Amino acid sequence: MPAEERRALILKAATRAFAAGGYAGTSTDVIAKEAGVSQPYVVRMFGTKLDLFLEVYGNACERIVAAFRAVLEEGPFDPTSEADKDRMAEAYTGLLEDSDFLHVLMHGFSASAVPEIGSASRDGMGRIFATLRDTGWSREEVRDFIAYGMLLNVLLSIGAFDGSLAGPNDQFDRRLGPLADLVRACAPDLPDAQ
Amino acid sequence: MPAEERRALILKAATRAFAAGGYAGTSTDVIAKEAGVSQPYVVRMFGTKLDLFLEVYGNACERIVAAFRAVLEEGPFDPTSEADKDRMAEAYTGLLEDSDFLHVLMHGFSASAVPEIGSASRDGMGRIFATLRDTGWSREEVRDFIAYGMLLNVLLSIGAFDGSLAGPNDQFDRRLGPLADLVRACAPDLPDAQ
DNA sequence: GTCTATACTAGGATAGAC
DNA sequence: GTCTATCCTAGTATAGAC
Repeated sequence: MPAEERRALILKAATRAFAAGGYAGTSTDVIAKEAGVSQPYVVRMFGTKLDLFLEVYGNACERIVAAFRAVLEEGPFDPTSEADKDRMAEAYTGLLEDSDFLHVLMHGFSASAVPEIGSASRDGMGRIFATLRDTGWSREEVRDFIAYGMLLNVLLSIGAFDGSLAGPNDQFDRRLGPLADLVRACAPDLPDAQ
Repeated sequence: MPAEERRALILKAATRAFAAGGYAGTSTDVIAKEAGVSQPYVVRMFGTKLDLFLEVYGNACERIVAAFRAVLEEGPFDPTSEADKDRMAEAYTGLLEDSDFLHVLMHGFSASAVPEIGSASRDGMGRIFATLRDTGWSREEVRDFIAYGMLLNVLLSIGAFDGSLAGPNDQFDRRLGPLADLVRACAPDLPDAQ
């Protein structure tokens, strides 16, 4: 297999693995197993685990920014329009479908004590903010949009959506307790528990 | 030293250490060094690293919930009053001063792939939500309050406030780039950069 | 109640074969 | 381009002394 293709394969595996376990909690070995290659090969190809994480993290930020930018580029965007705001919100909701990137984003945030990851986190968050500013929204509007996004990210991280967005689930309230109410406030379309 | 006092000492050290490094990223050894005891003693006293983390995490949630509850208990709370909302917001801002608990909260969220930590996270978030519901706010109002809190937590995690809330800093914009604008949107009292 | 010594495993990284 | 073998460090946990 050509190196470039293999590289993409490993990056995808690493994204999945880091999304689940975070930076410190994921070994290069599970990444290798996920990709179906040997552990030394992963290290060989990316230098160090940190280098690999930074690349995965950069991709995740890029992907998130791209989702927002796509909305801006698909036509005129009116900052005072509720419909356009909904379009932007849907771009975000779309990311929840393939949620590895959002998980990685959150893991980057919490691994910010590692200096290189901290820099990348601040840079990534700054780029997301700057991109949303291009909507024409005030910085307070952007702040509120991001705030709501961060709540969704956190709920995603703790598994509050697991199995609950897929369809009706009569265990929903029992399983999540008081959290079920918060999840419903965030996802009004959620079918009611039995 | 009596065991109970020593226990509290180690818990405090563990809180500081986990706040910085997270669950997977913090060794029982650095906790021991922080507390000034031997590593085996830490393990001996708490069973496993996971047990210790869960105790630290439980305390953090407890502390956060207590801060909100204190506002409710210090007098009548009017859910329609902006002043009372500010009091609740200030309870949160107070937590930012001694931010270890919030850091630990975030680390618990992102370590939720560990089943016991996931359960504790959902439980903690549920309790925070339930406590804020006791204000009389609608679940949407509570959701928005929490959303804004989560944004602040994330900014705290990535170090966006480091050195910037302490006073004027002419490096502020250069250091944080586009993020500086987001931080200002969140902390309007922040002195302007030179 | 607290330590030292230590067992044991996991994990990142390197060397070198094919 | 990819593997096996291996080194070395770090880290959790246990045993047992004081």
